[in-house]
Amino acid sequence: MTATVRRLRDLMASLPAQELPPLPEELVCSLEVSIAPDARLSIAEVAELTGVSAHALRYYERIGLVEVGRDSAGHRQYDRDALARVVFVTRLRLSDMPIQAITRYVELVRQGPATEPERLALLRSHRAAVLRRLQDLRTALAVIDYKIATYGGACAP
Amino acid sequence: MTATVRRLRDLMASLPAQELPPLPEELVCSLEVSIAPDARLSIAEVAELTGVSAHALRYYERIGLVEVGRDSAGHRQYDRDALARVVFVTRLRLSDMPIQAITRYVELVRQGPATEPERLALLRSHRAAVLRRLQDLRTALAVIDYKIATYGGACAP
DNA sequence: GGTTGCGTTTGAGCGCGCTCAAAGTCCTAC
DNA sequence: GTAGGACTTTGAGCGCGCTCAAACGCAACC
Repeated sequence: MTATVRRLRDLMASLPAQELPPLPEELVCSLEVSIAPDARLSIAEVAELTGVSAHALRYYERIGLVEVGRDSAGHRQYDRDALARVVFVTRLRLSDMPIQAITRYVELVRQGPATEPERLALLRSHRAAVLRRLQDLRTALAVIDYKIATYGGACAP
Repeated sequence: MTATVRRLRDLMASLPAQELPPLPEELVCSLEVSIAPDARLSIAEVAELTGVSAHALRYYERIGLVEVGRDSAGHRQYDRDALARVVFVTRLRLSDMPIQAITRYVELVRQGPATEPERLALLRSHRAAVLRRLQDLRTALAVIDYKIATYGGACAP
């Protein structure tokens, strides 16, 4: 494991530890900042760093989610931008945003600043979906808690 | 639409409107209570009532999630227990509990009260999974909110 | 007595998001 | 120079949770 990977992985590990109330604010960007602009990572390093399998990383590239350069041997070289993209994608995936929507978003980004309104709309609509999901989960949690609390009670199944 | 279906659907509709803090407590059981013990519903009625497609209802029966009787014509007749089971299953599904785990749970229920500890363990472990999912979603929401708030900022992609 | 409509069964198919297998390339170490 | 290992590509396969198609049954209505 390279020093870069070690450093970044520690950083990654610290990120999800966020407690609910505070917005991560600067931390959202911190990963991209912390890697040198000219650093190049192999697919294995990115996999280890992000927790995304090499298979999945190749898949992401295939479907156009991220563009990755090659070295002289034809091996993938993830630069800072590519890594940031992967991290961003995994974060959206974490919230169950469909790959298709992420692809659309990324496509809009490539088309330049003119598409910002549509990107914003996409994010907002996804945000609403996340809120619905949160609500569903909270309701389900209540049902489960009820079930646990009243175990052996009259309530079916 | 029968009167029973109308009444039950109104009841269903009122259930998910729960705000987060209060536990649904009695409401969890209310659906089962409100249908007459001798009522029998067709698959179409149950589908309309629960929002689960007839296709999915047949699938649930096939994989052993619910047992449903037949009338003289061989058509499914959902009784109170079967309906309660369907509702319970949809609630667990809503929290992304894998069908396999639900099947296991239902199997344990069929085996009698001796399996209550294992059932409880299953629920508790699923509860933990739901909590993790909630945390993930909240983190993702923060990222999305950040992205929306700082749109056009320096943060990639 | 034919048509309409809701139901039945079995088994295949699908969309998603990967995951893996096969066959090959390139670099390094012995 | 050859073995190993990490990588490459292409295309197929998989697990999940349904979803649908085909062929049929029954019952009611015109």
